[in-house]
Amino acid sequence: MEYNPRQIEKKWRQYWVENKIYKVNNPQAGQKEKPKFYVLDMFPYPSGSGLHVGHPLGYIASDIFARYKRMQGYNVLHPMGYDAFGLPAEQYAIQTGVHPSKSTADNIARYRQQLDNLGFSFDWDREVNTSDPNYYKWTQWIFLQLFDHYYDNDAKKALPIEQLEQRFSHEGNGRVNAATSQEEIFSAEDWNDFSVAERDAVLMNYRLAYRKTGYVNWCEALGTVLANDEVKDGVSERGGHPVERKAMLQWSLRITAYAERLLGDLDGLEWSDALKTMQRNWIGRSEGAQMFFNVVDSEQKIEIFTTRPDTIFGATYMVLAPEHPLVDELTTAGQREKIDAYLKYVTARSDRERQADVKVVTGEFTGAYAINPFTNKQIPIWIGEYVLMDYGTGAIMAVPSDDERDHAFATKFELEIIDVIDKSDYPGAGMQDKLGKLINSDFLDGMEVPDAIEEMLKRIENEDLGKRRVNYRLRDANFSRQRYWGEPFPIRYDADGVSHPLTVDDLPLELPDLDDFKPASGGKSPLARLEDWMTEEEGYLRETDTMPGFAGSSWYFLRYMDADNPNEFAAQDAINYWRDVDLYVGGTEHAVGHLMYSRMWHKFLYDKGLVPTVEPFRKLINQGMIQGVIEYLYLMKSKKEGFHHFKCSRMAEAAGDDFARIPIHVDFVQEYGSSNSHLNIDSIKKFIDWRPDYKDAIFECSFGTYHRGQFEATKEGAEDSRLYTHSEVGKMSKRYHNVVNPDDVVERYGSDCFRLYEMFLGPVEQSKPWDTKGIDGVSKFLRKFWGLFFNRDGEFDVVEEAPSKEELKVLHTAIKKVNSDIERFAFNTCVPAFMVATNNLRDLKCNKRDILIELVKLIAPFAPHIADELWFRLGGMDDTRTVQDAEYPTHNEEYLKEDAIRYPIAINGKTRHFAEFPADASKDELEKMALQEEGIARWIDGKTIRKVIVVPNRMVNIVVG
RNA sequence: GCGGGUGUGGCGAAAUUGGUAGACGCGCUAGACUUAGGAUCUAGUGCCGCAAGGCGUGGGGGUUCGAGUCCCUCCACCCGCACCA
Repeated sequence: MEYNPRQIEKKWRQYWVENKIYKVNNPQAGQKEKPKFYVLDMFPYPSGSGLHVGHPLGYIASDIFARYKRMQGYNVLHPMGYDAFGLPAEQYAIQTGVHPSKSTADNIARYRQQLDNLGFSFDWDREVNTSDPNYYKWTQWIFLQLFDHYYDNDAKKALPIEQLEQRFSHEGNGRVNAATSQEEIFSAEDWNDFSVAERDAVLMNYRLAYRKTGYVNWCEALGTVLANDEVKDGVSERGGHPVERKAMLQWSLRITAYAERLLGDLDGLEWSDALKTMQRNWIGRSEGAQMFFNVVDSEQKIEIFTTRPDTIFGATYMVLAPEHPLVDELTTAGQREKIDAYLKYVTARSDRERQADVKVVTGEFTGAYAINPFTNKQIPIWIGEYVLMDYGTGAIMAVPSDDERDHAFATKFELEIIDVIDKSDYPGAGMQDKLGKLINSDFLDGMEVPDAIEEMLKRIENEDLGKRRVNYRLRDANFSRQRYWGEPFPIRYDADGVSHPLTVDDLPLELPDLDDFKPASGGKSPLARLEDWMTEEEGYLRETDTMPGFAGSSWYFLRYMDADNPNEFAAQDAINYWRDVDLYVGGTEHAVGHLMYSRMWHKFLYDKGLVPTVEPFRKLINQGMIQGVIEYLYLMKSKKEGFHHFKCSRMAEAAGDDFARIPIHVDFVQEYGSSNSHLNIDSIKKFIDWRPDYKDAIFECSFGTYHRGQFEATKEGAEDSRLYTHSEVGKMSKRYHNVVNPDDVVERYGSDCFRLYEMFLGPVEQSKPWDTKGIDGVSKFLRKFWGLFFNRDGEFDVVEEAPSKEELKVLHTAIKKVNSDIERFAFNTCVPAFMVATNNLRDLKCNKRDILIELVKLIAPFAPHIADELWFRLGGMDDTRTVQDAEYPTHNEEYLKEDAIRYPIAINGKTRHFAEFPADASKDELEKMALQEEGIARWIDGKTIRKVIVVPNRMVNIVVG
């Protein structure tokens, strides 16, 4: 019988489903517990373009590992679900009117079909969908828990907010050491006198989920708030309208409370160094001093943070962020006009814009002066956009001699520069290098920088000018989105604006139905248009914002442990059994977002005693991206008479900014011109067929013009005119028209082949362009493998005969290699191990059951369909329903022993000869035999043998001189 | 700029602790079987050279009997962060 993957794969997939082969059970009380292993994939966002060949790379690797662990006797949790809330579905709804729940459900159905097509061993009974009310009920519940807790820095954990209220009523907040944005100190009496609204405002400054004024990208023209992704070069990506920063009341998560733990616990994780570094940089811990500068003729003090307190004698001015609350008060009448103009300029600039041109130095003098606490000199207070409101305190002491940005600023505005660090002992040291000797600094003179920093910190604390402080780059996470397709907040506000949480019994607060998904006036969430829904009895108003995408994905790995539980987010028994994710596989794009938020939520739940582990993901593998080839057509951007005006050009001309790069379909290039070459004028017509949005464009070639179906030649030989295309390797995405659907590959080669091929391409962590060049080799291998079990007439022909030593050696070599490679996640090298074994057994004409049945087990995690087909034909084993129930083979070193070893003999390190010596020969014997080999005579004759190095089982090296 | 990573045949890549560089596959060459081949099989295939031999893991230098692997230095590319006080 021919190997027919289409037939057998369908059959076995059906068999697996019907017999619930991959169902995983949580242990029942009193039942003997198998050791657990949790293999998790980052769940996908079900996008409209479906799964492409890049998605399965990680899924295949994790599936192999899950199957391998299962065959080793572990109870393996290997679930899958969908991160189903998100912006694309909402945008699609605005454009087409299709309800996000409908399009999401359709996409999920399609994803499911595509996933099923690849033979994964997911337990679909545990499927999770973040947009399902039964799921987001618990997302809302966790949010309420965060709302009801604060972070106590002394206890180093989250504690109930009631405890804080108790303390406030007994002792005020002076001695409370908590993560907070509360600045004012109050006494117990104050607290007890506060109104409900005042108390609420104070508590908000402590809650882990809290509301504060935050800034959003506001686009007036579109009447909507934009995500960072939707803003490009300071204007909206759609339409190119101006975008500005707008203050809005937003929910936030106090992730900064966990900064220290998020940083510290990184050490114990088996993550790549690259990823850990990314997280460390994101958290951005720096040590320094928090200080206060007095303002001349004012009660106000300016709070700053500095990592270089040693340079304070060089602090000749101060800079506040334009948004700093003191700016208005400090500005003098004389400077008012200039400051206002500057502020106007700044608000017109988006975050991105401000970050994009960092080289431009801008600022304005407030007219006010502060006093340098150590020199007692008056120093001017400026504002400047290079100081960011949300980093540190939003104000700095500027030391132009030892900070490049301060230096640039001082130079531009002609401010005083005093050198305070002598770096002459450290040639090549830069301004920020913390190296050198202090000068012009009074009592610090002559000290080395690190000592000076320490000395200064002591003085600052002793003289009560400030204190040591650790600062983080990490910011609290904005948790509000002015969107429809997300989890509604289980919060309502009373007439005073005080937040009231819903009770668990009220959950889930379901997302109401809607038919118009455009934002409500003022950029509010579309939900704000549902007045009935928004307005509650007794004058309560519901929150109309929804939660961001990362809400649902921050805890989904826990839901899989007990996916259908209606009473808890997951039962404690289940959580204590599964504990944490042993292996997490996913892309680097979530390195700081999802992975940071999940870790925070997990730590919070740990503080509450709801999960037993400090970290959720023990080991993490980042699969590389499978890229596609992107074909671009280069067209001139300018418009003529309102039409797109294209000049057909050569590469050199196309390099400028005036040219648009329009991604076009790979097939288009293949049909009408090859990649990296030119397209002829026929292709312009084809291009218009394919992109009707360019039908009115003007195409100007060197010998004529093509416009609206007319070609007007100005010279002979117009057919030769050309367009320039260029190809690049990049992301596989709908917008680049280069998506390769795995279904097509599976249809042609089978999913076993697809799985093996994706692994064979190279290390999982590595990114690589999709290329089907080598897939025939894998397909050929599977046919050869199949052929081991069949005779020339195509009949199944396996014999019960004792295997030979050679056959056993081939088998056990493969078993050893595959086992060790799986353990180190080197699936790419497992495939060649199968190929070598197959080729060798073919040469040996081996069709013995004892050998082949082991090989079937060995390949089962990689190619589960063919493995089950052959397992069944071999008669399997009595108590197995599938090869997946069999025990994974382990090798026996006995079979790998050799009688003789072929030694390379090198002269001066260069291999010159080979000789077979007995495997058990001693070093001395090897040396003697090697020197007697005829083949090396010509290399050592007439030379002195200085040394002979013998490495048993490896090689012999003769050093001559 | 800072941080992380990668660099090996025509191509994807292997080489787990310093010990035969290029496993395995693609491609290519020749041959066999074929009406035919985009099927299958056999042999060959790092580069230069008729050969002996020489040269080869981004460039240069070093340690070592021996370096793709360790150290120094330079270069190129990719990813992440980026006015972080």
